[in-house]
Amino acid sequence: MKLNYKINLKLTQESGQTSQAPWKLIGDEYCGLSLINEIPILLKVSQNSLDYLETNYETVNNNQNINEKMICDEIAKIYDLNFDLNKFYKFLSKDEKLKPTIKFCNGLRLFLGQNNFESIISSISSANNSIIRWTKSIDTISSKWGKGYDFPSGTFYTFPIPKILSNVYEDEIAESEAYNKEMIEDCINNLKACGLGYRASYVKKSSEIFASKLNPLDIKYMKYDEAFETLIKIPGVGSKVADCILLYGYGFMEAFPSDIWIKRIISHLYFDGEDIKVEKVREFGMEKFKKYAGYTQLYLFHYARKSGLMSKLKPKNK
DNA sequence: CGTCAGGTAAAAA
DNA sequence: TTTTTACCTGAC
Repeated sequence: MKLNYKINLKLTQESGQTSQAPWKLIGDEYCGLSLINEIPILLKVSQNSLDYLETNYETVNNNQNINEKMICDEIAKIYDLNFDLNKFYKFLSKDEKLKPTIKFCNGLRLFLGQNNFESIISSISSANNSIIRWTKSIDTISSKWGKGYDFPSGTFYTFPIPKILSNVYEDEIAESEAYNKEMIEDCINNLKACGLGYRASYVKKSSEIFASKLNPLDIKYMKYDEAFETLIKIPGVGSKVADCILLYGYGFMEAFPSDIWIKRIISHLYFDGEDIKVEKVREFGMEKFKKYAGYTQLYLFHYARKSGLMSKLKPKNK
């Protein structure tokens, strides 16, 4: 099937958005598991031209209760295909500081998480961490405690639901005590063994909250402010992680995730290099870019990476 | 071997 | 209230 939308798939996949790990690349197709009406589907996407996507899919045991429209709708949702890029580029063009981002990020779109709980845990895991490490942790969690489905292209796993994850031991000590194991090295069925480091306790505690008193779906129906205030009460979630969850996990376009890099970029572009607080950067971005705040953050970050601005702004030998 | 990675929470000022 | 500091871990 062909989807006629402007997008750069590779750029979008590899842009390191924190709501989910990039899909598995098999040949020239990015493959990701999705549940459509509870039916497990392996979505396969590739592209030869920036003007359209080529999509295909696989089912378990040749399930027939799925049609092409459902697949296209799902792909459109995940890659935010109905967002009007040309209109956004007009917006960027009006600001001389933002204009250069277009040619570096042409076709870059949001890669929206399909599973809210996964987006939350992914973003928590990404804090003060490298992309390669948090994505590996998330993949490990899925393969250990998620549900596996066998497709012709291989086995893919869902991300475990809060109740399951909340019952996983935090580290090898908790696990060894529970099972009275002699060899502590044998304890690999715990969160810390997934390479989460000190974030393991955040994942454990937040899973317990989402397993008991807060449904991840509730966040979706809140206004931005309420959703933000709710999220920052979760262990391991500060303002940056909360905004990543809201933007990349739920599609709150007005969020402006502000981290050290966005701070450096905004400071360089709009405040003459002055050392401004991250909180102020966040307010500035939301106020100035409004409904385009999220996309602008995404574009600024990639522009900085690709244009060499990032290495220029990086403080040397401290 | 130190340093660093798209921060957060807890301690200290 | 605002500013430091410790923190898992594996790649470089």
